[in-house]
Amino acid sequence: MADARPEATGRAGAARAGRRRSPRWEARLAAIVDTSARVFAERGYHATGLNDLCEANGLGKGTLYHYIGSKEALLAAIHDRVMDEVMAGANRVDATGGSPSARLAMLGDELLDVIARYPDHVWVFLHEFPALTGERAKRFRARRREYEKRVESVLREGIESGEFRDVDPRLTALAWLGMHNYTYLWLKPGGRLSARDVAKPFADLFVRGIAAGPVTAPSSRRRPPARRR
Amino acid sequence: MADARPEATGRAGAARAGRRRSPRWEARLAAIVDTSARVFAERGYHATGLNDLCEANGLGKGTLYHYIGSKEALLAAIHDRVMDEVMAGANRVDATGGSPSARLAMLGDELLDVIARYPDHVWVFLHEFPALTGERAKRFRARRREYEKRVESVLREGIESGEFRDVDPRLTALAWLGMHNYTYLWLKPGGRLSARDVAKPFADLFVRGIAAGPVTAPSSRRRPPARRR
Amino acid sequence: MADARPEATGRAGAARAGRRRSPRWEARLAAIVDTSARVFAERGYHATGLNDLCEANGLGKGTLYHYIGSKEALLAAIHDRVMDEVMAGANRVDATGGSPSARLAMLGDELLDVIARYPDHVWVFLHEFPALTGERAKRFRARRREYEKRVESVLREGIESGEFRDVDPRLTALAWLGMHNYTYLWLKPGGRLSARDVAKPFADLFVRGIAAGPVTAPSSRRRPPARRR
Amino acid sequence: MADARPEATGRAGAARAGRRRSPRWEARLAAIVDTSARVFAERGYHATGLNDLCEANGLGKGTLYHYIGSKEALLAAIHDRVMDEVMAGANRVDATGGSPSARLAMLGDELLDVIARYPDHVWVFLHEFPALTGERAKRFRARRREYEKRVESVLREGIESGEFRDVDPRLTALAWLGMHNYTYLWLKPGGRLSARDVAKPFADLFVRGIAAGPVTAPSSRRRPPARRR
DNA sequence: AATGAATGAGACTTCATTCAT
DNA sequence: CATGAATGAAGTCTCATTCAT
Repeated sequence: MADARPEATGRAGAARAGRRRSPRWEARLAAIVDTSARVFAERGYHATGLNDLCEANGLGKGTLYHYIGSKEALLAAIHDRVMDEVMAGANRVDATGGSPSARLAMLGDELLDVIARYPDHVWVFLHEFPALTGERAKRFRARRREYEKRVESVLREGIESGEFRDVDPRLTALAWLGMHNYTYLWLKPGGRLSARDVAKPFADLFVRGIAAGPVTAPSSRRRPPARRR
Repeated sequence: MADARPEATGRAGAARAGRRRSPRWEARLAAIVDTSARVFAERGYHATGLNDLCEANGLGKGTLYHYIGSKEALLAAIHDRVMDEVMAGANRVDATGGSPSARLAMLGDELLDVIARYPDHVWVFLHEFPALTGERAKRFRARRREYEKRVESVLREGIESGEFRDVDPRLTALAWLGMHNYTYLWLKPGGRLSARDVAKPFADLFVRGIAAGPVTAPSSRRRPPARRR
Repeated sequence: MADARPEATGRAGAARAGRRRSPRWEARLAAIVDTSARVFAERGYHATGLNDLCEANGLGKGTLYHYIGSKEALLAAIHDRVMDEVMAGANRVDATGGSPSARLAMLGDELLDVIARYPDHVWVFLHEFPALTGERAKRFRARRREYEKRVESVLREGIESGEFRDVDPRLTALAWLGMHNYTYLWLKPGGRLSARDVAKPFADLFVRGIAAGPVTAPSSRRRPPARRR
Repeated sequence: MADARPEATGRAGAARAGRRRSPRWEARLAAIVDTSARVFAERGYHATGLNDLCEANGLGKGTLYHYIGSKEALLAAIHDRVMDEVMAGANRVDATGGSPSARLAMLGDELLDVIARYPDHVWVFLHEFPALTGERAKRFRARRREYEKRVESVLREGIESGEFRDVDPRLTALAWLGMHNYTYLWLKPGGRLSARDVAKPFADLFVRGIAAGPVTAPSSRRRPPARRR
């Protein structure tokens, strides 16, 4: 799972401003971020002490701080890890193109994929974001908002093209986000359902829900239900 | 305050042990719970100290403890406040009856109403539940699960009656919950949209999404799907 | 020594803004301040840890903080202790009146008395004031400056009355302050010299040094022009 | 760098052990000492971390340690820098000769010159000497005492020669030192007053203050010394 | 000559809770 | 009913120094 991560993405990480670090250093930090995400997800950010993190990472306090800078910077690094992946997914969707409903479905697919692959990071992301303060909070909100706008855009296009009903794009985007994001509470790797198992019915439901006309959900390409007279 | 209140079941506060308290005492506790919910929502449960709570409530530490028993008991009381209201809403839906889609719509209406009326409590409820431990955590999970089951039931009925497609009831219930619960992040009293403004389009979207047949959104019309000639 | 201290003086102390405390509490704080002054004087402010303070005061960390608020607030309390005494001395001088030279002598007497009675506090005061920050630093500088102005005033009066030569009042005040303050390094209670033993010759030296009168500055002319005939 | 420099005696830095270093090395160390003195003066010795020093000097930790040996050794080097200069001044005074009052004036001139030329070093010297420990503290106290003795000597000579009154030489030396040393708090290069501007009036004041002769000391009301004709 | 990763002890401070008054 | 003094464990973070590279 971890192999494929594009480490080089402009990830902020815990490092102080832009300073370049050795690959070995970056790899160590990445490992710390991942391990810490698990601990935060299990115990909660505030309930997790530095001692817990040190123990989980097998590091002394000094060494840990050498990498993370601060506990909050570590939290921010986890957030960035998630946002990087989510944004990468959105970029793939844009690169692929397709009808609004197809793109919406793909967007869900990508999002749930991230949630399933990084259950701990995402839990932390969706649960502990209020712990971010100052500049970090601002940055986080901006990136989050940016993603929401992308969902909204797809909806707007569908409405303009007549593929979707005339729904409130912002409200509908929030509905879509809630439906998908909320899966972090129960969607686990190795669970009964895979990300794909969930993404498909979610896309069906959602696209049908906003489809224009007396219509059969196009996204799933499911055979039109006969229209028997 | 009447005996019959369903809320009375999960009476809040330090006195889980059936000990009866004077109405004055209960009122004071309720005020403390409400005020504390606000502070928890603003600063987070762990980040809020007993000193903060004392200040916000205008009480000394001893007095506060006299009422709340412990910080976690206070948190549990907030959870119960929310669950009591949510369950009361579900009970009203059952008492009202109607078609599955009508009941699903009404369920959403009631849920969003709670979220809009108790934004602080709900925020705490959805963010800080992992801070509950032991018996309190178990009890919380049970009540939460109970509510989920009621949503699931409505879906099952709709599927059995043919009003809904043959969706996975559990998965669909989770989608519904996510869509509605997630509104706690942006649905605020006095905001652009009221609870009702949101509940209606959400119900439209969702019922269309799971409606059986070549269907025109029946949800809002509530008109019997039938029209079989 | 400690008995005579006018506890009630508008001393800032470590307490949060103006809150009234019980006499027992105030007495305990005063004891902590005095004990801590000794430790700071011995080891230096920064080199003294909270553990050292706890041990010296026979208190746990929590209890210590209950009284002091913060390490820097404790430092400020020590400063205020000194400034209160010094200002009280200056007030007594003003109340007593007399010729500028008499008042200057009395001012030195009072100042050295404080230095001798509170050697630890004064050491801390003169050595660790740069550790004060923000509002506390500002307040400290203001009070210090105020005292300097009072010395300067006496000098100005003496110059105007013709009792003193036409010296630079500010520069001369600084000379006076240096001469007196610097005694904190070696003037100890129980030492060879008492405060009075030092104050008298200092006053002699200084007043002669700035006295007007039929005197030729021997220093610059080098060798009194004798004028013997 | 000539061999004869008196400063070379107390050569600074990590190499107390007579190990000779290359001139380039020595120059680098001197630069580090000067830069660090500034940082210590600004932030305080204890409040300044090795990281601060590294940043200020543009060096890595390892490199810095290569030169300084330890933080305390660096502090000692700053002390030595000051003492070297002060002693050199005292030596020049002795080499010049002259009457006791002339020599006292010149001593003040030299001392204030050092204070004005090395404001940072002197600040550190007068504020942080308690941070020196063990052998270094002993050495520092010895040198300091040695300087005091030289001031005392001049006073004794003046008393013996009848040029000065019969003052307590030790006490008067301490007064002189206090008056001059204390200028480190406000005498800055580029300020209103130069070292010379201060030295002159200080010498006037002090020499008048201890001058023997037919002086009316108004302050003490001491009976005019005979004025025998 | 120079680097910065690594370290554990200890820095200051806040915590939830108890209990004598 | 109500208070706030008392507590020690635990909180987050920085420290001066070493050493392999």
